[in-house]
Amino acid sequence: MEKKKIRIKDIAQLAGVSVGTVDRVLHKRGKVSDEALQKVLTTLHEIEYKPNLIARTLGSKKTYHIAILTPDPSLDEYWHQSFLGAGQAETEWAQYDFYIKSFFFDLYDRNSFKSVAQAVYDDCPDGVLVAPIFYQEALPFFDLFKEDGIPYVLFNTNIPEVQPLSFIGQNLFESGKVGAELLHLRQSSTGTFALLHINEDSNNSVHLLEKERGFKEYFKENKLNVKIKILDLSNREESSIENELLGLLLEPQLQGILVSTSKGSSYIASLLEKHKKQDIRLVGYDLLEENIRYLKSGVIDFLINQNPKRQAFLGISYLANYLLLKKEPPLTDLFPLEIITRQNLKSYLESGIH
Amino acid sequence: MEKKKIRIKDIAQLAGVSVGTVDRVLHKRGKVSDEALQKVLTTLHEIEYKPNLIARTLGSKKTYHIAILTPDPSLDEYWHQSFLGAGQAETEWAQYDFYIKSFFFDLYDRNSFKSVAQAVYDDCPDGVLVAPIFYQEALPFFDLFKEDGIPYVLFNTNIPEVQPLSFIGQNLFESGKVGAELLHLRQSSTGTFALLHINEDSNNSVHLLEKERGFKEYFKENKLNVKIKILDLSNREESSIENELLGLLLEPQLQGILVSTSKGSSYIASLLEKHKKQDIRLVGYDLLEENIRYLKSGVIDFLINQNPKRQAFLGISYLANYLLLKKEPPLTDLFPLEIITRQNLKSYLESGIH
DNA sequence: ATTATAAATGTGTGCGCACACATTTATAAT
DNA sequence: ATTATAAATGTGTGCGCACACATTTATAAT
Repeated sequence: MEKKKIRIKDIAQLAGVSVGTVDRVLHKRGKVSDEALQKVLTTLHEIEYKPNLIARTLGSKKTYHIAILTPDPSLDEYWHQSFLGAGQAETEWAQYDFYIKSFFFDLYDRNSFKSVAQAVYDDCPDGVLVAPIFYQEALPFFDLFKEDGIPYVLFNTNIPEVQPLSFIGQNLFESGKVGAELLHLRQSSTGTFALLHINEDSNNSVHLLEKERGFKEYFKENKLNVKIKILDLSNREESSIENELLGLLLEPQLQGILVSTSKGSSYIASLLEKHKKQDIRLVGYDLLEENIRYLKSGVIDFLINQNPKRQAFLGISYLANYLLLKKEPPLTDLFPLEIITRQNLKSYLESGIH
Repeated sequence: MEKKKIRIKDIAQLAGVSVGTVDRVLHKRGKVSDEALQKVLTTLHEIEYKPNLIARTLGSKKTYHIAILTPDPSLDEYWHQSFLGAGQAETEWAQYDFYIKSFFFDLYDRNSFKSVAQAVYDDCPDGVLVAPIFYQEALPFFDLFKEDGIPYVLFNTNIPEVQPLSFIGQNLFESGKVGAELLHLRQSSTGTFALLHINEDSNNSVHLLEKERGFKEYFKENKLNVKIKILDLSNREESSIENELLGLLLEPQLQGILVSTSKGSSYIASLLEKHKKQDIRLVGYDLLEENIRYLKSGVIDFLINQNPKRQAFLGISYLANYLLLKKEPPLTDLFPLEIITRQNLKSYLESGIH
């Protein structure tokens, strides 16, 4: 049962070389003849060598610095949650000499992203976890990181073409479908179903379009002959939003509204409440304080949880595992689309990071 | 930022003794004079010594044996999933010299539990993860383990009075409430709502009663004047179940059915399909193959996921962390009550252990 | 053939601890 | 006072690796 441990020493013996040579091969430090390289690689493969992580970290006095680049958490609850996740990861990895340094940019200012990203680069971290909100501004930095061989993990927003070590997030298309499903829920095959984009920052429009695609797809796929209303209320005055909503309420048989941004749903909820339209189903995103309040009071019916906390937590873990153990994370880790209701809310709030 | 590391050697120097003495104090091996003991304890406290866990595990050549005691997974899909979780945990902890030995008992045979539990005890494991399905039979074994100082973690079924190191599972009362909520979903405040217990083994009736309590509580709490039907179809012939169900279908405005056991819902689904009653909402438990099939085809509307895989996985992790690092797990870890629908199913199936 | 130089290979030490074992000191028995 | 014995204290080694550094071997320049 107990498999014998194979040490570097054993590998060396099997391959007929010294431990120094094996070490050079393992760490790709070069200065190894082709012949020796082949021998070592072969036995390494044959024997399925797994380094002892414990010994490795003890033997190396190396410390790792991971930078995390996200919107400023002090101004945004969603990003505050991801900040908490990173903190949790830090306490877990501190024992292996990992240090996490946070860099925050202004969610609404592309230039701030540029300068802060530059600061990250100048800091020479061993790995980077970043939420690349600004596509254009982000691109050149990944070139820099790649050049220097610094691994980077993306979360929240994906940019596949920069080939990150891993992307952590959700499938937004399917997220839109789930949103539509929750509005529909088999109860009525007629009426109007609305999707509202309320976006303070213009930069994640790609996000919202994906959700929109999924939203439409749901009704199409299920051959539901309903009326679909898509309203983009980005960068509008509150009064203007209210007017639009009042217009929407005049729709024949308005069944429900999905709000695609986490911050938007509570405002819509307040309007529904104000106009005594609580029988319209409302679905939003994420466990923000206000959202939770409206979920509890029944104005919001469902929340879809994106779990920003766990996204950041896992991002750090993936980087740490990669740096320490050369363990490759999955190319993309798409989180389950968690459905939160009044009744299961508590079980989510009380359950740490799941 | 980077705090200086204090080694045993430093403690010894500060206290004016040898490292051997410090070691004896740290591990309470005795053979230390009162005077030396005090000196060491004082400096230990002053300096807030934290042992380097990496070095500790490397220095000790100890191997750990964890026993897992569950129903036989080859006969039951639910338990098979928890078995997979344990396996996953094993590969993760193998590098720290952990060995997991599985002991399976017959889910329907109390005596088999007794004899297998005895086998676990005789095996002298360093820690035990157990699903204590049989309350009466389980009690004496926990006395034994406690006597020997062997830590045990419970999952699936809790027995608080044996004071386990940790319990991992779900809040079944709230689970019942979620079930009721999903049947109801604000759509109708009249009609009949049914809860079906279809239990092949009589031993988890406590489970089912908890869910039943939650089920009733939901309607009471929300002051819904509906008719509630509770049917216990445990240990019945299939034809007898069918008859009962046909009777239920005659109820005025039957809105939906919650089946409290993971295996029961697919049978009810087949009956609803057979009798062309697919407009009745059906909610069940867990991502069993059959359940997934009926969820996809729309006969089952919601599944509540208990995540047996992750339960076992975490159970092992808690034990390993405790044994290796003396890290205390939470007393109870109640998983979120995950709601699975047709649309978010895929995101759950594809997302490893979350 | 001889030397300088680069390439390849091998050796030794320390990371912080656990634990076996050696050594010293106190205590009891004669 | 001397010895036996127990109690207390101290020392040395290894866990598996990383990494600096020493040594050997191949290659090029004269």
